[in-house]
Amino acid sequence: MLGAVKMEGHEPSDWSSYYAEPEGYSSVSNMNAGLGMNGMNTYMSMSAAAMGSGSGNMSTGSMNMSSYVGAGMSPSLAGMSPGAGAMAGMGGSAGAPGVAGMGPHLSPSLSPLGGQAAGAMGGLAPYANMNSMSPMYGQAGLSRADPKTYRRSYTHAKPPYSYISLITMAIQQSPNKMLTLSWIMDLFPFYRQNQQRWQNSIRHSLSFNDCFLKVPRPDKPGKGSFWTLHPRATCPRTGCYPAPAQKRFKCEQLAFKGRPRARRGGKPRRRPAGTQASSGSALGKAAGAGPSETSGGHRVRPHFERLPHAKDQIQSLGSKEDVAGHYKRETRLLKILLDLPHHPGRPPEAHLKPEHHYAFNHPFSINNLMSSEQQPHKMDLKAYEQVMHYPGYGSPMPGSLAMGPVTNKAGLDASPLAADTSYYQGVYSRPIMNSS
DNA sequence: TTCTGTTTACTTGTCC
DNA sequence: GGACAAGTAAACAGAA
Repeated sequence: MLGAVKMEGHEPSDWSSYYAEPEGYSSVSNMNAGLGMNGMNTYMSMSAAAMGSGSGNMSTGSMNMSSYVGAGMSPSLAGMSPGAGAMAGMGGSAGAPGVAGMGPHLSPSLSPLGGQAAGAMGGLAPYANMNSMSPMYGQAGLSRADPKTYRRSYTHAKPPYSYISLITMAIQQSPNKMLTLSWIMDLFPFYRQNQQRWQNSIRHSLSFNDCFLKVPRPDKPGKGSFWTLHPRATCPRTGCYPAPAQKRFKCEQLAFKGRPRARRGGKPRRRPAGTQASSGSALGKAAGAGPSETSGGHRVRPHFERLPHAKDQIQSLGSKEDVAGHYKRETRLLKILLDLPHHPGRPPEAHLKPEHHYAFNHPFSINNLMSSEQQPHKMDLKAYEQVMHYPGYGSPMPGSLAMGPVTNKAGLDASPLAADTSYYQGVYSRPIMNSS
């Protein structure tokens, strides 16, 4: 569905408009396509500015408003009374004005399913048109415009991000800031190859990294849980994921020392002869995070579900290193590729200035990496309905958090952050994607 | 049986 | 070269 919407909005003839610009980096709307982790916020900010004030920076052409609407922004707005708040909360600055301002521009022609789907997709939907700028899922072909340039489709090239970053981006770009595993996996066309391998890696990353929290789904317990970001796993100043130049996020209080655990699984100690371990990270890795418990390079993380009393020892999460761990080289990459609107050192309004445009349509921008073919069959509308009627969902009440505990990382409910329900009001108030 | 989540083992690349 | 992060493989458990 969305794919169709997207393609409708970008017939081949439309492509020239994107590639007409020398580097495709000149319009303000391009900036919105940036990989900014506050992309939605940025987008909404821009929308508000464009439509509310009629800023000269944002002509209709530069905004490509019809494409945005066609890609599903409209339905996502139409069905998002709670979501508006969520969107406002995503970055803190835009939200409602943008929504209100966009109202008159909404397309009435979308089918109900489209509305549902796009609503469920929420934050991803606005980027769909960007995805369409590269040959879909990587036909691995070259750009129509110039085969010699970087515009070659990189959708099947391995993204220069770590799994943590990719997952983080996917979650952050989602309307409720949480996604099921399968959705995360669907977002990146590259990983449609070698599925077994990288799915395992994704699972490993989700389980292993403290910055990801598992949220049980009430509608289908036992099915794939939602994964969200630890609210503290952000740059405390910018609210961006990943936090620039921060150490790896970990809940230090959760790090038990020396407590034996029952073996649940794990690879046997000996690898069969002749097999070769896979290659390691392609990305630069961090400069020394402090000493940590490691096992084969991995920090040993306690299995809290088996240590219920561990909760008692958790008074607070993340004291001084309560930020996502993303590292020097990767951070440099992200700084280039992301258009972090509120990046430290950049005035908050800087993203409104046209010179900040380097993120547009970069081959490895999240918009090109992420699939917009969100596979409507994945949209479990029943689940959507159920969830929307679930007492915990759709409710702006702080009690919405009670829908289910965050079971991972010793439960976020043990955190003082649990009191900060504003984070969850958005999280729990939006449609849900099915996990399978 | 399949999916999901957790854990361990191991390799590789990067940084200090 | 050591420490560390990331990526991968694989075993295992639980639920549907």
